[in-house]
Amino acid sequence: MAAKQHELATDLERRIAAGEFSETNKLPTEDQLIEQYGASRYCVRGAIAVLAEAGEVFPVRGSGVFVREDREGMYMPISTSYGIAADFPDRKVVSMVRELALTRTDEKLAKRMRCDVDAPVWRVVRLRCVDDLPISYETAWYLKEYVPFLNEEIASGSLYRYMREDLGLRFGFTDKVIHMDWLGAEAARQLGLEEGDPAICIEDDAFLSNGKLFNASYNLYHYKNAKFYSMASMR
Amino acid sequence: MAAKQHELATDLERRIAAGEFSETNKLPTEDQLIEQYGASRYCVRGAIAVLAEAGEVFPVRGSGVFVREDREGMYMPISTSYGIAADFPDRKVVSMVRELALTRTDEKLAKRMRCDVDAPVWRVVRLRCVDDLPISYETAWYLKEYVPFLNEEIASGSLYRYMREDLGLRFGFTDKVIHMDWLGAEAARQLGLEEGDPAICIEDDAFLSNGKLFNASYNLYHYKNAKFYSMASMR
DNA sequence: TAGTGGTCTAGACCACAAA
DNA sequence: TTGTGGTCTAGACCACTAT
Repeated sequence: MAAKQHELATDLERRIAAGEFSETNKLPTEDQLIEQYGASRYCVRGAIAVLAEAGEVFPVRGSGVFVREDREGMYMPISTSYGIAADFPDRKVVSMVRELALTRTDEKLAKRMRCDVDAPVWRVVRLRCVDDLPISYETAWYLKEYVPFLNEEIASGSLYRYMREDLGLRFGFTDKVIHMDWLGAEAARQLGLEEGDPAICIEDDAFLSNGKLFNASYNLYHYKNAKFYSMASMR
Repeated sequence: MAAKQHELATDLERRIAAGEFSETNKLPTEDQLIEQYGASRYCVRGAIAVLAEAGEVFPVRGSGVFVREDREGMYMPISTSYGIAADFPDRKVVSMVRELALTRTDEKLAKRMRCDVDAPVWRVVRLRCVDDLPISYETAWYLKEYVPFLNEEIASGSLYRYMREDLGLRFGFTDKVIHMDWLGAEAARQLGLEEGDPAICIEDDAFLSNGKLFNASYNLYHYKNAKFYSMASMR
């Protein structure tokens, strides 16, 4: 059972997508939404905050809550993401598993993953494509403590959906570090590029809602096919 | 006069930095903070939300609000930023103005900036350095409508501080698009790299709190010296 | 079971935009 | 001046953690 704010947010999203507010480009006022949904102002404002954080609307004090223009083109969100599959619900997302093994952490990985050396981890290497374009070559580790079982079929789909819906994991937050890197021979071959080509690299540490790290990954992005966006409030 | 939540957030930040909670790595409970600051729960939770968004703490239901480990090294926030100067308060940030001219928007720029063609804009090209390392080569446009005056002295410092404190502009949000690009001759020369070297490129559109775009920029980052981080909640 | 953060309500006043 | 979103208070109950 989702929280009421999120239900409102989802419904407002639907109404925006349906073009209900396209004439004025404005949402109903908070008081009207309170009326419409029989909810408190706290809930209504929570829902608006969700949409604002997603960059779909922006509230202007004294004036109203405005719907923002659509972003054209294929961009990946750099901040919150529930996996690439969720980012492109309308596109064909394919993950090709290149490696899947249950191994143990060496010293360096254990340090990064805040766990003991020799802790069991799944190592998953995947080539990820959207609409048949190679997007990223991803090397990820999942602590077996939190992900007891994994197979190629699951890894071919959305691992995040599996962890959330089937394993019942609750996600908390992620840390990302973004920098430039160069492709090795194997990554280049997989992405259809040349060894030594540049790539945007994102190192991602993902934590559960209890603050425990469960997943670390190293992602090399295709310099042509992958673009990112980030929206942020400046208050 | 800042909002009460932000005052609390600032004070909590100070206490965290002073190591007051380093033993348990936990903030006082919400009830204790209500007591300590004589504030309502709304304020206290608002302050915690500010710190959580900045990645400094993470709240765990039923358990407490935990202080997160420090990030080591020099990283730039990819999401919210009040300018590079604010990102590195303890470092020597220098902006070298390479161009500063009052010009007019051509068709393409006008479209990007959602303004009329031939609208007056300041064009500012700067090389930005942190601790004497070249970080980025930035081409930025500021609509004269919102920034009536600019000179080299101001552009050498923090333009954002100037706009906020001296011009009284209130910032709303930014859109960023991140992708790979290659350095032209001039950008390479300025950054001390070779023409054709790769660079992370961030195109940034900045809006006032009334939703009007006032600043667009095109930023090429030094592939060695610039690293970014992004922290995000996954709820 | 006790303690802690998450959600929700009801109501008040303030700051700002637009007429 | 009116209407809008922003901040704040007081109080209630729920969901989860830790013991």
